[in-house]
Amino acid sequence: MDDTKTVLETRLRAVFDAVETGADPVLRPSDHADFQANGALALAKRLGRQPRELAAEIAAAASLDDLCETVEVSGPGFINLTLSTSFIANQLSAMAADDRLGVLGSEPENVIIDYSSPNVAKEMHVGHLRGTVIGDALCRMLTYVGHHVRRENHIGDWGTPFGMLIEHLIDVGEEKAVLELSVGDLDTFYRQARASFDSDPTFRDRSRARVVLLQSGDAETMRLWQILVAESVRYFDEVYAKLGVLLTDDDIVGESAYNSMLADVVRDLDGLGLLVESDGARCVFPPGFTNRNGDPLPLIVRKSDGGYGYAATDLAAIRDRVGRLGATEILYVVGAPQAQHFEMCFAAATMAGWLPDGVRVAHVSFGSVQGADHKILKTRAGDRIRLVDLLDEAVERAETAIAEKNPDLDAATRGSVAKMLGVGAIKYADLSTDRTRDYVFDWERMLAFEGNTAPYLQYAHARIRSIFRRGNAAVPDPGPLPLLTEPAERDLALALLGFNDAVTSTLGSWNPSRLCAYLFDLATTFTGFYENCPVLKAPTDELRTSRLALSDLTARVLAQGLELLGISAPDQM
RNA sequence: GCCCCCGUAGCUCAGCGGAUAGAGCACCGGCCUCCGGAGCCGGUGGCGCAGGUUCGAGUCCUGCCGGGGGCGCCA
Repeated sequence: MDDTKTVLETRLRAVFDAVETGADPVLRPSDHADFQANGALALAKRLGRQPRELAAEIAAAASLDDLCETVEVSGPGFINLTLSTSFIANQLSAMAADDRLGVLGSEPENVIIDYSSPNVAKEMHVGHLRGTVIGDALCRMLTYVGHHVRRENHIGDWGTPFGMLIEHLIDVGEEKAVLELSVGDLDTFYRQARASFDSDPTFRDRSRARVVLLQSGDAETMRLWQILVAESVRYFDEVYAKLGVLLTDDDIVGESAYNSMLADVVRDLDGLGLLVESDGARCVFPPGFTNRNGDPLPLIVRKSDGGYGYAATDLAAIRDRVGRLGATEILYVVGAPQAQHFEMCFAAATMAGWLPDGVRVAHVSFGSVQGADHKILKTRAGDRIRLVDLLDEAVERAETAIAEKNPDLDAATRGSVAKMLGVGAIKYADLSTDRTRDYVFDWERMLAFEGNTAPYLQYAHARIRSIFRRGNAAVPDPGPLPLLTEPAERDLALALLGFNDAVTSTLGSWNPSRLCAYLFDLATTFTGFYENCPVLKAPTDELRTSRLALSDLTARVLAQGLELLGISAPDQM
């Protein structure tokens, strides 16, 4: 089907283009009509014409009679467009018949999306939560519009801490260590290793020697390292399953995966004359970056001790993803503090020719999760909160709330619904705030059944499904055009037709909060419809069918929208 | 000290250079012969400060104030 807003925009663009090549109609949703085109104002200014006069000319030339009921020039030169009911009804009917609910496909890109990235032998905490949830939602949407999406979980499975972790593994004993790691007590394991490293000089020496063995590929050391990795990955899988994200073992491409390419990266950079030796380290100095003294800031590729820095790994990844995997777009869903690092990496990779024209790379950064005190979320004891504990508590709280609000629900259903609500609430809280901002974590708010929350949207969906259950009504065929006589019916219809725009604009900014805002608006608009337009008790059969169709389409959009966010929508709750 | 991000209602957040800046929570006042009241209607209340660009600025630019983060061998 053709998208409603796109149809209007295309039609207007042709007329604007005839006046001045490339002129933008600036079509926006409007408070004064269904849409408004603001482009005549700027265009009139450039041409030295009267804005209202030009707007009237454009409105007439566009001949929108088949789409619009009224086209009016208003204010200083806005073109207000009110769609005709028959056009809306036709669009809605096409949307209902469309498996993709009117969401347009995109020219397929080969997208690699790098997200989650926990560290081996370290607990997953709330800091990993946001990136995992946002990255996952973007994967779902990118796939939905037709891109080839490759997920990569760039886990921290290499580097100097592994000397200490392996030595600790030896001290604890393999069996006991595996047991400790398998129950998910990664923090204790890591802390004990750290404590030994800090307090015991002998252990410290052993750790350093072990790092050398690891880097040289010593077989026994590799075997021990592999135990740490395998046990951690098993644990990550549990967390991902609980969280309900797409990531699996197949998506793991840890830092160690690039070890064999690091020497080539250095060789290539050197060959291009981009490497400069500075204090014993080999660095790229991308222009425009300075340190606190105003001196050029280095991207350290090879450390003075001969080891590779993480910049080397990130550069190797870019080179490999573009060169071998044919990525046309690479997204890094990583926290905001690493912004400068990525800017420098992208600059260096561009200098090296590893990011040719036509390949887009972006740091999709996000803000931190804060406690009520506006500091990084911690437990009362001052520890980082484990992600699993957070999820368990959310499900517990959701179950309590459901038991209170719907005591008739059987225990099994209540349990499964509690998981959908609890996990959904946490994910939605992460997704519904502009991703670049820090956000304040608040149990009460995210689990509330009012306001812009997952439970509210899930409830709106369940309530619609219950209409069909209570009324013993079948979902109507998409054939007949809906009747849109009441204002509330028309409002709902227009809201439904905005789904494509919501998904498109979310992907344009990689900001899932756009889709969240849309779904919340749709749900509240439906409530208005539901208050004003009896569905099962509609005055005529024809109207009943029409309203059932509107209700069903709303439920489908809500469920699909939540699905794109990685959130489940139960039929009852 | 330099660089980046952020300052919108009491709180948490939307606002794509366009018309009278919107929600939710909280607070106040209404609504029930209601298909799920987990509701609906109304009210109180706001763009950190000062300049500038523009026909038009919460949005763009400059400075200041406030908060967070980064700034050479951790990732």
